[in-house]
Order: sequence, then structure tokens, then C-alpha cells
Amino acid sequence: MRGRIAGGIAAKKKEKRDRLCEAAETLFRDHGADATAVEDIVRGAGVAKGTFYLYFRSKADILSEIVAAKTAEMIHRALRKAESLRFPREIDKVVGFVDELVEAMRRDVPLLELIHHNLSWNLYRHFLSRTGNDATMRELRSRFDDLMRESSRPADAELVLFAVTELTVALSYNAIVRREPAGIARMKPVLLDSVRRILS
Amino acid sequence: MRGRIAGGIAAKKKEKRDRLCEAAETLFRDHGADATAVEDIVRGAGVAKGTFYLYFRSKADILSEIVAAKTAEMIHRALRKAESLRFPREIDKVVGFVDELVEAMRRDVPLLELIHHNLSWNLYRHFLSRTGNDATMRELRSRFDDLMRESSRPADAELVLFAVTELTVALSYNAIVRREPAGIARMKPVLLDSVRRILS
Amino acid sequence: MRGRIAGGIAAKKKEKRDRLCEAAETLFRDHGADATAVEDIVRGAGVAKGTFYLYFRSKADILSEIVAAKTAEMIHRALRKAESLRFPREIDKVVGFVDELVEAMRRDVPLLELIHHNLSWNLYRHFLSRTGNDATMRELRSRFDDLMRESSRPADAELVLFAVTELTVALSYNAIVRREPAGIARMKPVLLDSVRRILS
Amino acid sequence: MRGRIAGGIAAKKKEKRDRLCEAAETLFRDHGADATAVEDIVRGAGVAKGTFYLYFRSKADILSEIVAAKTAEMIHRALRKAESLRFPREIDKVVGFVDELVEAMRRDVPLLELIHHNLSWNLYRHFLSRTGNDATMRELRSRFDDLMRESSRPADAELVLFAVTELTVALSYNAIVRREPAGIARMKPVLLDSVRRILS
DNA sequence: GATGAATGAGTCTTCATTCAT
DNA sequence: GATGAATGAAGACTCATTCAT
Repeated sequence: MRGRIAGGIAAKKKEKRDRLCEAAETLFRDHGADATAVEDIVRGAGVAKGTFYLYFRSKADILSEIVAAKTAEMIHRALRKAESLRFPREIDKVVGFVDELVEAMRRDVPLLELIHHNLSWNLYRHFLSRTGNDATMRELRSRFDDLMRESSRPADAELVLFAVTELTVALSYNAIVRREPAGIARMKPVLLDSVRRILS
Repeated sequence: MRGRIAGGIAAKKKEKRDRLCEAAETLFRDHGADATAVEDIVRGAGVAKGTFYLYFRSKADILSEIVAAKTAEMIHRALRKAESLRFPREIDKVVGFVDELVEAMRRDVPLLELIHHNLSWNLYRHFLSRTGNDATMRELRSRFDDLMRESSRPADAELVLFAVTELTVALSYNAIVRREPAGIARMKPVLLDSVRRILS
Repeated sequence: MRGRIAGGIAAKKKEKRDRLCEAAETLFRDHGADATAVEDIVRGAGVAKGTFYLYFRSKADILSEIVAAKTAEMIHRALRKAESLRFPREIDKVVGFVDELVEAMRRDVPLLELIHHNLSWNLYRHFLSRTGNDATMRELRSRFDDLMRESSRPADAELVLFAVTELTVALSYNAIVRREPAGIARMKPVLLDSVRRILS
Repeated sequence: MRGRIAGGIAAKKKEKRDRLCEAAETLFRDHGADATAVEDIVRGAGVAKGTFYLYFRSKADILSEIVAAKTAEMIHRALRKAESLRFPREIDKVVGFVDELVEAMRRDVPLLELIHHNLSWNLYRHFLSRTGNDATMRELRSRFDDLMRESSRPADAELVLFAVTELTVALSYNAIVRREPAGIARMKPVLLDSVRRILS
């Protein structure tokens, strides 16, 4: 799209921002956001300190950007996996997605540690927004709505969704990261069963 | 003010520790633990800075002690309220306790903000330990065990308990403190219903 | 907006410098020179940062240019007002000018704050230079010289002039901006009387 | 007054504060307050950075303390010198003090540079406050009051005092530090003459 | 001429913890 | 036991100026 020459400069600029993001993500994952200084980030990215503030207003700014991006990524990874799921009943579809989400968290523990504070909330928001989302998520939402319509509490559909969301993230986080009160292998069946009960 | 009688000395010693705790609790509640400096605590307690380190290893130390104590207090408050509950069925008893717990959180929002990170875990631990607990809690635990024995997953009783615990705290915290995705008035029925479904 | 006719180019060039000056002046007046970053100036002028350094060597450079220009402006404003003053005696003429100057400062307080450090000195220089000044100032200078010639210290005419100048600016600044030790309404008579005494 | 031992610790504490002040004063005089970093001050005093903030709230804090102290010192130096002045007439006494003050400024040029912004105002305040000052200043004030009572404007005595104060400091500063529009040797007679005229 | 991305030294301030008295 | 002076590493953020395009 861009001219070859004009693209060079814009690309370079973008590249610096990306380098900053990548360095920050690595450091945040490895040592946590609190233990990471802006100084560390710029050193990691190989740019000057001022450059950081050219692209981000503060450390909190880059952190929230990374968390948002990575959360979305994790959700979409789970969504991709869930796509192929072909269950006859709605509830199996939804529970199947929860299952995939748990697997996604399990696959990237440091990331889970970084984002788990915001994960459930972002997950909930992704579910809610009817625009800008991919087809899989919209379909999932449809299944969920169908489920709720048949249930005894259609008016509280969103709150039930939030409950499922919180339960999923809380249980997975404890099982995967802290291995308490049990590892994810033992915990997952309990989680899925609980979700199933809440929804049916 | 100085007690004339011997024994005042031991009391004095204990008293300093207590004063430190009280000052810290007030400050932690009012401004948060991060925003409270050891300096603030000792000023509040009217002792010297070095004295703080005579009784506590670090700021984290006093924080966790306070959180543990206050969490236990909140749980017992709920327990006291739940004591009189006379329901014919086990499940009603357990759900009744969750209800009381929600009310206890609701009554002391600043405390909830301070302890919510550890609340569910401490709650779970209280339930688990068969010693040092009061009769009400032990009875509750019995009811819960009966419930699980009848269910399809008696071996996972503890994990189900953890699930209930996490769900309760997560939903209550969001509803009470952040009022998201709804206030506690709307959220509580959904929570109690979900708990009931998980347990039945 | 682009002028069709040639010459627009030269105007354009000049225009950028002017825009920079105007933006800087506004910002300096409103927030002070220290609190104004070059960044703010170029944003205000709608030009790139590098462009600033095409026209000015530094921030100090543009500041001193503005201060000089604005000081001259204020002096000339006072001069214009004083032009019509028709007093029979020389001293009344000079005191009348001081009076007008005070009024000029009073009319533009933010400007006074910006330039007061250099005001008296610039004022003195304007009086001294016999070239490039308007007729009113030259006439004023004549009256002053007449006055000094009659006095006991003709050789120190310039120093007396400086004294008057400093006294005027110092007293006016404190009275107008800080309202200390009194407002300009009470201070002006004292100032004019003091000037009159110094000169007679 | 203090016990020998108890005095040791208090003295040590005081000593550190003093070291900080001395280091700061030297640096402020030599390079100006703006060009001096807190880092420089603590290095100069041989203490840790945190120690600085144990005794002063900020750089501005120590600066204003030093300026106040040094200003008072300079005024008292002049006062001491003026003490012996035995003139028959009030005006000679007052003018004599101005003379001494000029000499005090002249003797310590770097200090004059540091404090000249606040000098005239502090001088004025010292004159005004009828308490906590030494006898010489009170006597001076009496002479001045007598003078004003005889004059045509007794109600404006304080304002005239302020005028004299401003004139003295402004003229001295320019003559001594900048040597403009003339050195202090030529300027002083003009200053004293002007003061005399203002007061008579 | 014009641009604006990049620089990086420089600044103040906070605070948990120690230790000599 | 008690004190509180001293520590000093750590940290976030600013901004005048340069220079490759």
C-alpha cells in the first residue's frame, strides 16, 4: 500500500514501538511489571529513555497495552481451537470453549500470571461487544443466549456470563500457577462440571 | 496512666505491638497498603521506627498478619449470623452461609478492598482445618460433606468447596466494590443460584 | 489561502517566524517562560520542532527577543499617552511620563510579570540612545537634561535617570503584581513624589 | 545546659544539618541555585541523599532558609557598623545606615547575587517588625519615624521606607554586580543623595 | 527550507531497613 | 527493649537540542 520509500520511515518508527513492546513484554513476563524499570525496557529495546516516552505516556500505559493485546490474543487462540468443535447441544459448545480457554492458559503460564487480573473482565467484555469480534465468538454468544432463554433467568444472562467467566479464570489461575488446591488436571473436570451446572 | 501493679510491663510490651497493628490497619484501610509507609505506621502508633522491626520482620509481615486476622474476623461475623439459621435441608444451610458472608463483605467495604486478594483462600483454609474452629463452622462443614457424599463427585468435595469460595468472593468483590457488571442487589441472587446449582 | 502572487514565498518565510513569536508570547505570558517547553511553542505555531531552531538559536533567544520587543512596545505606549501632556515646567513633564508608564504596566499585568526583570534596564537604554527613537522620547530626554543642568549634579544625569527608572519599575511591580506593601493606588503618589524629589 | 553526653548526640544531628547548609551555601554562591543539584549538596556535605530530606523538605526549602539567614546576617553586619554613627540629625543617621548597607553588599558580591531578589523585601520586613530586633534597628526606625512625622506625608511612612529600600538594593546590585550604568564608587553618592531627597 | 524521531543526561523524591547509642 | 538518625538504591519522567531524510 505504502510507497517503498515512504514506507521505510514509517516502518522504522513502528519498529521502534514494537521493539519497546517486545522488550517490555519479555521483562514483564520474566520479572513482573513492578520489578521492571523503564530503564530496563529501553535497555532491552536498545533505544534511549526519551524514546520510550515518545510512544507511551507511562509504564502503566505500555503495561495496559500489552495486557490488552495479549489477553485478546489468548482469547482468540482459544476461539480458533474451539472453532472446529461440533457438538449437537449448545451447552457442550460453551463448555467446550471454556475447556479450550483453560488449555490456552495452561500453555503460557508466565503470560497468565501477567494478565490474570484483567483476564476475566476482558473476556467478559469481548463476549459482550457485538462488534469487531470474529464469527466464532459471535456464534458462541448466540449459543449462550439460546441457553439462557431456555433457562429460568433470561434477564440475568450477562450476570451468569460474568459468573462463568470469573469462575473459569479464578480456578484456572490457582490450579495452573499456584497448583492449589490441586493441579489443573484435577481441577478442570470440577470447573467444567460447575460451569455446566450453572448454565443448565 | 501507668499501672501501679506489676504485670503492667508485660502488658506494655504487648500493647506496643497492638498499637502498631491498629495504626497499620487504619492506614491500610484508608489509603491502601502500598500508599502506607512504615513511617506512617510508627507515627500513628507513637513509637520509634526501630521498634516496628522489633515486632515485625517487614511491612509485608504486618500486612499479612492484619489481613489474616481481619479475614478470620469477617468470616466469624458471618458465621455468627448464620448460627441461628434453621433450614431443613443441608443445601439451604450452606447457601444461607454464603448469603451471610456477602452481607458481611457489604458491611465493611474498605476491609473488603484490603483483604479480597486473600479472602477466598483464607476462607477455604478455615473450612478445611478441623481444629481451632468454632462449632458453627464445623457443623457447616458437616452439612457440606453430607451434600457432597450424595452427589456424583464425593472425591472432589474440597475442590468444589474451593470453586464455591472463589465464585463467592469474586462476584461479591466486583459487585460491591466496582459495582460491575451490576450492584450486589442484582448480583446476589445470581450468585446464590449458581452456588445452589454447583452443589446440588 | 496560498497567495497566488509571487512574494508570497518571502511572506511565508517571515510568517513562520512570526507565528513562532506569537505562540511563544502567549505561552510565556500565560504560564511563564520556565513552564513553557519548545515543544509547546512549536505546537502552538503549527510547525515542526526543527523549524524552531531554524529561526532561533535557543529558547533563551526567542525569550529575549520577545521581551525586548514587548518592552519597547510598552514604553512606546506610555510615550504616546504622554505626548499630549502640556505642562509649563520640565519636571511636570517627566513626572507625567512616569505616571503614564505606571498606567501602561497596570494595563497589562501578565506582560509586566514577563518583562519586569529587564524593564528598567531597557527603559534606561531607550532613554539613552539618541538614535532610532521617536520625537517624544527625545523631547523627554531634553526636558530631563534641562532639569539636570539646573541641578547640583549635572555630571551624574544618567545615573539619576537610572535611579528614577529603577525606582519606578520596582515600586510599580511590587504594587501592581504583588500588591505589597500596598496597591498601586496608594503607591503611585508616593512614587511620583519620590521621583519629583529626586529630580528637583 | 545540656548534659555532656546527651549533648553529643544532639550536636551530631545539628552538625549534619549545618554541614548540609554550608555545602549548599557554597554551591549556591559559586554556581547559582538552579545549577546546583541536591546530589551536589549531599556530596559536598558527605552525607547520603536521604539525609538531605531528613532535614529539608526540598531544594527550595534549604534555599529559602539560607537566603533568609544570610540576608539577616548582612543586615546585621551593616547594623553593627552603623551603631557607632553619631550624627546630630536624624536624616544623617538613616543615610549613614544606607551607606553601611551598601558597603556590606560590596564586601560579599556572590552573596549579593544569591539574595538580591529578596533583599529589599527582607530589609523592609526587618525594619517593620518591632519585635525580635536589636536595639540599633529599633533606634533607626525611631529616627525614620521622627523624620516622617515632620514631613508632609506621615501616613505613608512605610511606603516611603519601602521606596528607599528598593532604590538602595536595585542601585547597589546593578552597580556592584553588573557595574552598570556605573560602578558603585560613582553610584553611591547618587544613591545617598536620592535617599536624602526622598526623606527630607 | 522543513521535518519530527531520537537522544540521554539530569532532577527530585521516596522508603524499607539497619545499627550505634 | 527502645530509639530515630542515617542510609542509598531505585525510579519515573522532562526537555533542549541534533540530524538524517
